[in-house]
Amino acid sequence: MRQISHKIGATQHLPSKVASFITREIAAGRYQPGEQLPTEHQLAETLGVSRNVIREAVSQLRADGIIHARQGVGAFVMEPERRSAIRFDRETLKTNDSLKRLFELRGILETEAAGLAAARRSAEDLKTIKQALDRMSGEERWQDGSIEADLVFHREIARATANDYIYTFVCFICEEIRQSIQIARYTNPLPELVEVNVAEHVRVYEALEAGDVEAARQAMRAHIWNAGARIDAAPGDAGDTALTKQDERD
Amino acid sequence: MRQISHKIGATQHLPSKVASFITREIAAGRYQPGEQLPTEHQLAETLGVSRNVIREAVSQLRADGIIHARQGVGAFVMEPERRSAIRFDRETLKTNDSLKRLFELRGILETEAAGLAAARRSAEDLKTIKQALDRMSGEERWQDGSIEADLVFHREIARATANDYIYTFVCFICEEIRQSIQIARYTNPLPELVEVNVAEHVRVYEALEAGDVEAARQAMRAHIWNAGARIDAAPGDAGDTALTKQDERD
DNA sequence: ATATGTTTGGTTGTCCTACAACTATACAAA
DNA sequence: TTTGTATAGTTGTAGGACAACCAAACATAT
Repeated sequence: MRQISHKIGATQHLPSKVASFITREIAAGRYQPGEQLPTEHQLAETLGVSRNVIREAVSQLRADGIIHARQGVGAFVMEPERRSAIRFDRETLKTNDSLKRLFELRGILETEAAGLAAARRSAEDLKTIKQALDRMSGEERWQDGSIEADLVFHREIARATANDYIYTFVCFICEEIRQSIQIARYTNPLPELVEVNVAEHVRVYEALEAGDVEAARQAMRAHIWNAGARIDAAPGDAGDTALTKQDERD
Repeated sequence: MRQISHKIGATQHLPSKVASFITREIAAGRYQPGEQLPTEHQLAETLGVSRNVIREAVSQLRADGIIHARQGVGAFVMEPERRSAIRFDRETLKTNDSLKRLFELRGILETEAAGLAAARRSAEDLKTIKQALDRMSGEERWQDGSIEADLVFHREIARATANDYIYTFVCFICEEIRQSIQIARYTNPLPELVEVNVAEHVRVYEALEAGDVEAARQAMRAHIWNAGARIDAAPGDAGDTALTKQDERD
């Protein structure tokens, strides 16, 4: 066994728990933008941890642009629009509704990424993508290896755009997808939910191989749209199916 | 005066400098994925800071998914594809070439965001966007208020998509743009480089008002493409004009 | 010989105290 | 009114101490 599969709700690392707590307090409006946070001593006493733990948490919040600490004065909440990092709260944002919005973003990004990749992909890019495709078809469709190959497939297409920003964003979204898959398998081990559709991937690959920009875009859009549509089948925690009416022209 | 304009190259906060240092060491391949970092004691001694500083830095790197610390064992470098946060190194990634790639991503995202916004925008959304537009036209075109209104305009369109993920991503990119504008004005105070084109914004707004999805997409794409094209006029630091040949069909 | 329990050294996690650097405010003096 | 100064409070950094934990070597029993 390569890995011990870190327990899903591990109870460790105080600083990250504190950081998550303060972040949620801010998100809930408990502290408004511009407002001053309690001092580190007060936070330490209130939460029953040492000041070191508070400092590690505060350090992270500052790095993310969530708060702004001024020596000799205090720490202040920043406007949420001015964050300098993107990070999603894993345990909070994994309802079905939220996942569908994530897939909408994913569709936008990867559709255009596929188009760019069709125009710019090198021979090596194509080979790497093909390898991932082969690994996907080789294994059982809901096996770990197949899911991993699926993610590699999407990432390598993003890499073929020769745009590191696009690659970074797609990698990040893939990582979120991986997390939500892990949660989905944990709560509901039905394999259909994470089944990999090989045929759709083949269609994307053939378009990339042919250098057909428009075909690559359409194949990728259809693929991600289908994957997103399957989310409804899964029993998420929130029952808010309201208003997910999309407009799918183009 | 509302703000003291934080000095651009401030020499403060050791933990963030340490975090940036280690991040760059990893990015440079000095430490490979899976490899173990030096112990916190060694890092503290090597860099000449206390272990507390190291711990704050390590805490941030772990939160970003750059390293993975195991109690009793050590800290290990993770694969760059598995990062759990997006953060760009401000001082490293601000060449003209890099900015053009950022604008390519921005164009993809905001083009589709404008399309979604045209279909979904509420009356209030439209009003907020119009306010930003008015502030833009009211002031001098390279004034601070005009630039700020420009960013608000783009952010509010993203908000009108009713997709918080899209909104978060667009906010993040806007923040990067703001930083690069600040740098650009610092090194080269020519106002033309950050000039705001009101006419293009008006065209986007009118499409949103009319609910014309296709017109909104085209107007936004043209706008961002023009803004990106202006980057070449600015004297970036790196002289790598090599190979910026993009394929701009559509 | 294999399996199991134990020791040992090393690493991260947390706590504590102390002091330096810095700031806003109040107060005193010109 | 302005300017300088003292003061209390806050964040930044340092260093030591111990707890929690782990891997590997070692010892013991079956």
